[in-house]
Amino acid sequence: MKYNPQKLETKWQALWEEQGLFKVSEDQSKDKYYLLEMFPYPSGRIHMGHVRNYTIGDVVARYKRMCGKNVLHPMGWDAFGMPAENAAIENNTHPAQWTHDNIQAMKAQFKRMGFSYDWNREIATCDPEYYRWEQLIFLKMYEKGLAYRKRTLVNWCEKCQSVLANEQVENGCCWRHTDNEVTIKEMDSWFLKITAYADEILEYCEKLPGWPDSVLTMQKNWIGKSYGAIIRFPMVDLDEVVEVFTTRQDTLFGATFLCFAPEHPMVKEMVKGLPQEKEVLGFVESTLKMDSFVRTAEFTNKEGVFTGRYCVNPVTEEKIPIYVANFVLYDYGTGAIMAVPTHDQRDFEFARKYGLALRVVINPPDQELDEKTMTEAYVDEGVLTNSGPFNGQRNLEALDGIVEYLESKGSGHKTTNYRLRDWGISRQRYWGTPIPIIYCDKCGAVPVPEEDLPVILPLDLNLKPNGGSPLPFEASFYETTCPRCKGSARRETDTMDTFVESSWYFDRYACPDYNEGPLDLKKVDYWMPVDQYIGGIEHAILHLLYSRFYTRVLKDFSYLNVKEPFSNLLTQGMVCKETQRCSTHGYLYPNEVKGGRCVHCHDEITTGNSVKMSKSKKNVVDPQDLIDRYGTDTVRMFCLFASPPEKSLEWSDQGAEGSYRFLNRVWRLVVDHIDDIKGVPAYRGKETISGQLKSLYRKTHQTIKKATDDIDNRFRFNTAIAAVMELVNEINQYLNSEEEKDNIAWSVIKEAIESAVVLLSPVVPHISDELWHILGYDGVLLKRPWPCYREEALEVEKRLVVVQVNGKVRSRIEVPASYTEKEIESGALSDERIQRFIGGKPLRKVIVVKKKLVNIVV
RNA sequence: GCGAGAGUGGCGGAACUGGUAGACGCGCUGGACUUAGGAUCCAGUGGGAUUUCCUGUAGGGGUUCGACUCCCCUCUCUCGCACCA
Repeated sequence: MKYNPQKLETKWQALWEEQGLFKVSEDQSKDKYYLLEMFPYPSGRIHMGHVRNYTIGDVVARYKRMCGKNVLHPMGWDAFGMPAENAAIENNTHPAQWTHDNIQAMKAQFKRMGFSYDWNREIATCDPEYYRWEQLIFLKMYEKGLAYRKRTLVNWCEKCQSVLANEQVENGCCWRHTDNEVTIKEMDSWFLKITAYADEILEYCEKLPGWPDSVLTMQKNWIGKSYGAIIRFPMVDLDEVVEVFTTRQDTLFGATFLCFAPEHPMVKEMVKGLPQEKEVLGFVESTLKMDSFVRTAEFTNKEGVFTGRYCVNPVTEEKIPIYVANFVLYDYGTGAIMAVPTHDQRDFEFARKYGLALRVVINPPDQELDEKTMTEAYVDEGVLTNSGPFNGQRNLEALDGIVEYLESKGSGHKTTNYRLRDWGISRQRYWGTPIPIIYCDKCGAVPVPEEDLPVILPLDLNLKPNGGSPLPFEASFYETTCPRCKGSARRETDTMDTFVESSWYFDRYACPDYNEGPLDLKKVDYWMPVDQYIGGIEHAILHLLYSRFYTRVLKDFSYLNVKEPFSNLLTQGMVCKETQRCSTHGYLYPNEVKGGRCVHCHDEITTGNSVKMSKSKKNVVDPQDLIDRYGTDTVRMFCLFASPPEKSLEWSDQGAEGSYRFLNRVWRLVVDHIDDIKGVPAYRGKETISGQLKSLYRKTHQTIKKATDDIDNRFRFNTAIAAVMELVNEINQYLNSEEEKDNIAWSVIKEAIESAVVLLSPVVPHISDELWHILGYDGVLLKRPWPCYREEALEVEKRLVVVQVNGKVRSRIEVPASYTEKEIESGALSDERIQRFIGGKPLRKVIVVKKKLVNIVV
């Protein structure tokens, strides 16, 4: 009987489906184990990057089920953003049809991979029912002031008809259209007030022991809480007050000018009609074209321009000039800073460049600074000087006193500031939940009444060739009447960021058919929080932070009873591959490249760095080729064996052959010896055994112990698989040995083989179930309990102890396991080789490590 | 630039709290079987000397009886940086 993966995989997939194996069980007598995996991409192309991610989730789900946990293992849906629209345009199919087809294709592919996905619980985020509840939640947030509308400035590419993130702007141009200059556009956008929850989210970072520290650190830094003060600087000749945020109010007496961010709306107002107006506006325009992180980088020249206006330092009552500067960020603090050139390096460079005043207000403990001769800012601690009533105090101790002084004068107050900004959710895309707001000339922004929800996307419409949203051009969609005054009105044509949808899909999975509200509290209470969440490390900040925020909002609305969505988090590393690019056709799929040339135009391609596999960069590998060649079990096993999950992996299919060979070896192990092992019971530790047979018995139980530990505690599938490989090697070695095999021997072999099959079953479910069947058992392994090791099987009689002299390994001695440290020490000292290395020199120290190692220092 | 990770043979990786560096697999070399190819099996495989010695975990320094592991500096790569999702 030969191993025929394709045939047996088809057979078992059908059997599993027939038995309803992956239907969610809500038998509450079992421990729950709610497992999710992030974001399958229904873009018609599942690549190796995804396969690895889903396989990790699937193996954990199968393992937990065998351990008696109640598993819910659905998968989220990625958004149907630009790629969906582009593909719809390319294929000339309607997005809805296209999405439907791709979901079907993806399901088929998941089934082929043997994933225990719960098919009854699919939720596509384009589902009108999902829209209904998401819109309801949005309106509730609007009512409570957690959703609001604000005018913002954004990078806009005419050719894409869309907004660009800072990193998508290269040299002032769009990354897709490198010839197209990005323009700055004013836009009304909707925001969710994540900052209202910043403190809670930050505080709970300490209460998530099941999360990786790296992710929590990134989130804490992202929130970036700092304490400081808002200080009010009245303007000269204008009835305005400039507010600045600072964490260094101790240096206020040295503030000799103010700087505004170029984006700041007050800039335009204050220069109106002044001789400086033209120069200032020109500077603002050219600065905004730069990337914000290039603009604010240390190596970038600090540049600015005088606005012609002055304001008053509230403590010194001096008139100080106002500048616009490139290094000031509009999004942080108030968008304007007070500049203290003597104690901030950026301000120092700026002041020297434009000949502005400096005043030392902090002296180091042992010297007095002179602003005329300083060559750099003094940024360390010291004693205040030139600071009126605060002279002589240590600067850090004066922080609170200065704020109180400002408060008493009405010139400022204490505050905390966050780096975190509110979450802008408006998108000018077709595919996303419509924002349920109607604009009326008389009544303003009016929420869509609850009974009119959901607002759904029109299906019959003309797509835009450039990929922009068609909604603003579809009168049938935007023309409506005002719910209040019944006059004619216009619907919001922006849709929500698809991160909104992915912020609560895991809750909805617990009750996908519930139609009396967003969530069925009873069911959600049972399943939430998610015990084990698995997703790529790229989501460490945005998705995982948004989900935590949304969970808190839902709890405050009493849709939920948990504060945190995910108890345990595994962030797996990216699967990377080099990119290939042609100057005319952009990024290319691997099959669009032949012999280093583009198949469309035969131009030479350029090869980029190895980066994460993604649709947009086209550096993807189709798993189907490997599946056709070796079967899915081999593919599953190979991508788990290649590296530990949290590490990123440079993709290469060299070595897939090895996994296939191993599965063949296991297959032959069972099939070739089935007659001998079928007649005997598996060994249970009763009969006395010795020698090689005993060590095989020990190896079996060591393997169970190691594989269980690797999967359960560490998700180390690669070492778990390696352990089973070692066991298989030892079984084969024993079978090839001269030793005579009686019934007891065969029963020990049987136990070893059966253990290997069961331990492998989460990783390679098809072949394992088939072998289990050949071994004479009915049913599937998923319904059997995970094996336990027997403690007494692990006992050893002899131990190998390493002997070092001065930290270098010089000998190995075998000692009885019962030896004490003293006995091991004298054993080591009497070893012939060790005597030679000691060479009669006096012993300085002897270190004995419990049953493992002796280090002799001479 | 900022934040978070990572760097170990020809390759993927192992070494769990400091204690035999290179488990397991790929590749390679030699052998067995075979008309031949494939498959399979056996042996070897960090580098250098060539007899049990020296050297080696990105580079440099430190702590320690002992460092891939801890500390400091440098380099390289990956992820994220808020409208790709």
